[in-house]
Amino acid sequence: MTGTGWLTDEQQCSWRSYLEGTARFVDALERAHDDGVPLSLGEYNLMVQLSEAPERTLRMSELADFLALSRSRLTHTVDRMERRGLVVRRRVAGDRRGVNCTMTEAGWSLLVAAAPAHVAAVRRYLVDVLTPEEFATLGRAMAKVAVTAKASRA
Amino acid sequence: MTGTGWLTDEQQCSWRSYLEGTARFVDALERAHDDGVPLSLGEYNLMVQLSEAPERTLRMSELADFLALSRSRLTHTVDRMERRGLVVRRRVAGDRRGVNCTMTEAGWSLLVAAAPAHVAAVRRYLVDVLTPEEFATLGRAMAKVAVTAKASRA
DNA sequence: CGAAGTTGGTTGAAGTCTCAACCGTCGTCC
DNA sequence: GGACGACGGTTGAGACTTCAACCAACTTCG
Repeated sequence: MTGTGWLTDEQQCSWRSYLEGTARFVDALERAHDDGVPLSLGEYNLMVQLSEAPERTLRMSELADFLALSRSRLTHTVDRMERRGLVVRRRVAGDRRGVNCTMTEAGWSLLVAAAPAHVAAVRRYLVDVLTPEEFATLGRAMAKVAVTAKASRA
Repeated sequence: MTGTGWLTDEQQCSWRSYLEGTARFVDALERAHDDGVPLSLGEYNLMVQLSEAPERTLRMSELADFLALSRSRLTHTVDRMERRGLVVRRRVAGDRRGVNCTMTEAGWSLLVAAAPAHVAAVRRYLVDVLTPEEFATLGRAMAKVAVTAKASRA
């Protein structure tokens, strides 16, 4: 009921739980990555997007949009990953401003190597902790949040 | 049902929504802070913890634990906030290793100034987007996640 | 055509975070 | 009492992010 002012005690409590839960969850996930393959959580997510795109290729701007990253942050991140041989950049045909980012074979191998530990961590810290209904509700809820937040982007 | 291997399509979908939702949500929240008072989201949360503690004072280690921050990150953050006059550090009586962090009057004023926009953003991008049941479930779910992730801390 | 505005992406400096090493206390156990 | 290990916190260098300025290529429109 889109009230104003502060939150009720119950809302307050849910909100705090959300804050703490997400903080500790990403923390746990990041630790899981450090303990394994050399691919940070952010890099992993980037690779996943690429892996699902045709030709394992995406324009920088699309990548930035999908991952909700600033263009500049993406530029720097891809710089580092390119130096490590995980991706390559190529000019886009037809629009000389555009740049495509393509996953290399080495990148693919690393992604494959990193996946099991990643999935295991997601299960362990999120999926398996919740009932199927809770997890489904969580997904639906955050999907709505995503739409709203994205729409409000200046 | 603590399965192994990859996620089902439905789980996969929930997971992606969660990822995108949280990313865009914190992004929106941070933008809301930038557009207002000079207090980042992280600093705001730190101030909230202090504001609720007796004497508006907490030990560095407690603060770090509550906020799920590394000790070193907290040290740096408090350094900067102390320079701005928002908090002060004082030795703790009885344990010469300990350091207390106390919110100053100026810090309190800034927190009060920042609160309305913060709450409004939380409402706008999270609370009001969900049904009360969804929000409650979200809270319960993330509370469980928080407990699990915290427990797994090496 | 060509000026003005928009889009796609990069740059570099300043700000923030991480990681490992470190210092001074505290607690324990002999 | 005095090792020895754990605890609480800081340090500094390197890695990562942000922010604003920038460039080049498109687009729109007179």
